[in-house]
Amino acid sequence: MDWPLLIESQPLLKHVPNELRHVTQCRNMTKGDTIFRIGDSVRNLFCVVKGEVQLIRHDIRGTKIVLQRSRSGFFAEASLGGTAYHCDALAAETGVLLFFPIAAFRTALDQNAAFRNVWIEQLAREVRKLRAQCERLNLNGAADRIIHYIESEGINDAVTLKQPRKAWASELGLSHESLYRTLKRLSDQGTLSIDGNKISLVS
Amino acid sequence: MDWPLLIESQPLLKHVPNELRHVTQCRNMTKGDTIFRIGDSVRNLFCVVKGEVQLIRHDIRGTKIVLQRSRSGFFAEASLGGTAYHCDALAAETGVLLFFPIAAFRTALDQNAAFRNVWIEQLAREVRKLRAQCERLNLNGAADRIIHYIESEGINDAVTLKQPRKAWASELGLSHESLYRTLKRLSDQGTLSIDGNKISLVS
DNA sequence: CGTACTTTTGAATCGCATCAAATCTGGTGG
DNA sequence: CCACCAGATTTGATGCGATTCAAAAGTACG
Repeated sequence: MDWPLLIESQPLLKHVPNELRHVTQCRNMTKGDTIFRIGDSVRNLFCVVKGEVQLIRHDIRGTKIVLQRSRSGFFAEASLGGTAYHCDALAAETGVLLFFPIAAFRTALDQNAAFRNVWIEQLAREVRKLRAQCERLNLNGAADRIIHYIESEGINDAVTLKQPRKAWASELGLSHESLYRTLKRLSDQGTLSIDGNKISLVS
Repeated sequence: MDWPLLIESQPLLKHVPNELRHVTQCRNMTKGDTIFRIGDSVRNLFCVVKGEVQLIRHDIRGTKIVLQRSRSGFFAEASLGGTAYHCDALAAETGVLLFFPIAAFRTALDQNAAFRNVWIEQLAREVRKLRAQCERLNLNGAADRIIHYIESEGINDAVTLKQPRKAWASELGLSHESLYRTLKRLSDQGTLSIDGNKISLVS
């Protein structure tokens, strides 16, 4: 996979300085692969280009707990500040992963102010997005979640979906059936206007 | 309110360099106060010490959308990178707020590597926490959410709550009644052991 | 001692998840 | 180009579990 292509998947990659880029590896992962294990010392920072990675922990009873599900972008960013991982990372779906050597990444952040600022902004944006998502998931009705999504992620009370609705449903914490039905209802009652992947609120 | 006291509420405050600390203001807010409005130019970065702030947006129909509810710590961190706010901020509950002049904050991040690293780590921790919370809110059952919380936020399969259960319920996206009932059920069936505010998983 | 808030339990209701099944879609290979 | 397949979309029927409304008991604090 070549770098210009990667950039499309993650705007931040455009700002990675050359020194860091040159030591970054792009590897394929196969469903079931172990990326790292709890206790492993931190050697890389990762970025999902394609596929899905899950951060997992197991409780006393052996139950698997998913701490995070990542389908695009960086995960376990907090490992930048630590020395060992606090959970397991597994490939949940075959795909492609970027490996940033951790020392080189830290050096780049220290010495390159522009890259550092982009990194900080990226983290802040992620925080904003996640806080809005939590707020949304705390809403009871399916309709409320849909409207909240359009309001918080959309532009001018409209969103253009870049993923199938099934995936959107899971982001909203709804079954896809519920999402389809509620969209239809809102559309019928004139609250929403739906045109393919463009969904907008009607006053 | 004096600074040593503030530090308890937010570990990051300990690392604020003196130059920044000296220009930081601590102000009271009263329920209903406007902190900033959408479109206002960014002059301060805020930190909630006490009370509650809500970030709000309004849709075409005039409905109020809560983007974020903050009861402790920084909010709207992304304003560091921008020039104008993208939503309104209101005091939802009387309390205390820290005002960090934005230019001084940026300067501190640029020139003080230690402070900067703490800021980055703080953001990364927040991301980790929020991702886990989203994952948790996507779980269906009340029991699953409780167990996930203990697993992801606790130590050695146990948590010690620092807030009333009612507040915990809202963090879990449950009604408090549901939380009480489910805790009782899990306790009765031997899955959980509950001792005041200490709640632990039993193998 | 009283007030405000949390904790606790009960009963009724409603919405969403789930299971099932049909249709539609894009992409593959023959 | 068409047959075919995997996945997405859509609609229906059912049951469970969480919310909601109500009310009582416990607790902290001035």
